[in-house]
Amino acid sequence: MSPIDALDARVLELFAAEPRIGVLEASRRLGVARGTVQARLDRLARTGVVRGFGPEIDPAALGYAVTAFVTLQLAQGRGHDPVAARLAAVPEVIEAHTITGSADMLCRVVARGNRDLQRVIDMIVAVRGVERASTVISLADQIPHRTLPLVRAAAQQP
Amino acid sequence: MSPIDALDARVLELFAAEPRIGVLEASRRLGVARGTVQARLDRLARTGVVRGFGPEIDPAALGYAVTAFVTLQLAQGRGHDPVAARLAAVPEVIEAHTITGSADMLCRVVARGNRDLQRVIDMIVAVRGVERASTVISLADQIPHRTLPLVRAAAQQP
DNA sequence: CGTTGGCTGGGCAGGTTGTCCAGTGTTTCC
DNA sequence: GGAAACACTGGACAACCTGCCCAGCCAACG
Repeated sequence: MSPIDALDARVLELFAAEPRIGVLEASRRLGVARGTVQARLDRLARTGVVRGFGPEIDPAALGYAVTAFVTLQLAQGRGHDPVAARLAAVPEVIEAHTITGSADMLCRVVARGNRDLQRVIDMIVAVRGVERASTVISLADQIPHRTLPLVRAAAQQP
Repeated sequence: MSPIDALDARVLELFAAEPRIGVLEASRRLGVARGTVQARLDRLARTGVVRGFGPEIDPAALGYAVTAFVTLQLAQGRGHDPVAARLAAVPEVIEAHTITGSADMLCRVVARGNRDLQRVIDMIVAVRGVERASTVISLADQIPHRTLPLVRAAAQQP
């Protein structure tokens, strides 16, 4: 069976839409007892489905208008972790994965503009263990990061 | 000057670390008046720096253990938006960008496993306007999505 | 058939929120 | 130089919510 049910999905949906409402108001809107909402939230947090309720920050609003994806080829035989650790020192590197395929890592980076992006890329290629970098710029965020459809899908699983 | 200052950064950092503390406790920890924290949060929300406080959902905990990046080549002359709209109908497509370079779009997708990933990719290539898809799988999330370093950097700007 | 687990509806004390206010220091602009 | 605008402080208030507890009920499970 799925790790969540329909009520979990409704709870998550509601809190995604209006995070500030609080448990009591949520229970009213969902037509269940307050304790139930509280119990569901506790469980969702305990099982790791919801990682937290931290503020979602928009890099663009901070002045980082450009998003780019950088694929890296690394020097062989030295492992990925040390490179990742050094990449983590660059604030503009917002995310990094090791990947399959001909490249070794995929990073998401932001910059204040295209000129600034050059600076960020220079910092990345200067990292020891990085052999080459190939960059594509995001022109439009056609589907902004979302997880609600997943929640709905998971809730309908047997 | 930067859109945020050092106090904004401290507020964001605190709420990122402990989202449940509330305005009053935050003001105590930061050593400022409650109204100040409230005003800062209001402004950060108004200017779009903080998009919201929604629950952060972990697809892995929902059973979607595999993350992959799919680059798409689209049929020419029909635009990106209709394709994006149809991709949005696939719950497993968590994010999509139009990009520079030889491909046209980059999608982040999740799946329950490698076999399930095949199903998701089939759904994507079945989308009208998608000519080819090339997939790389994320082996490890070396740097999980983060924005705090950016906040700190932005706060130090003149 | 008894047990377990989840939901309901309720009650309680304590803390927090939203919203005022006056006072003060700083910056900006005539 | 002075006035206005702005942000922060410290304090107050009522209303509300949270965390926590409880008893009772129901369904599923062994």
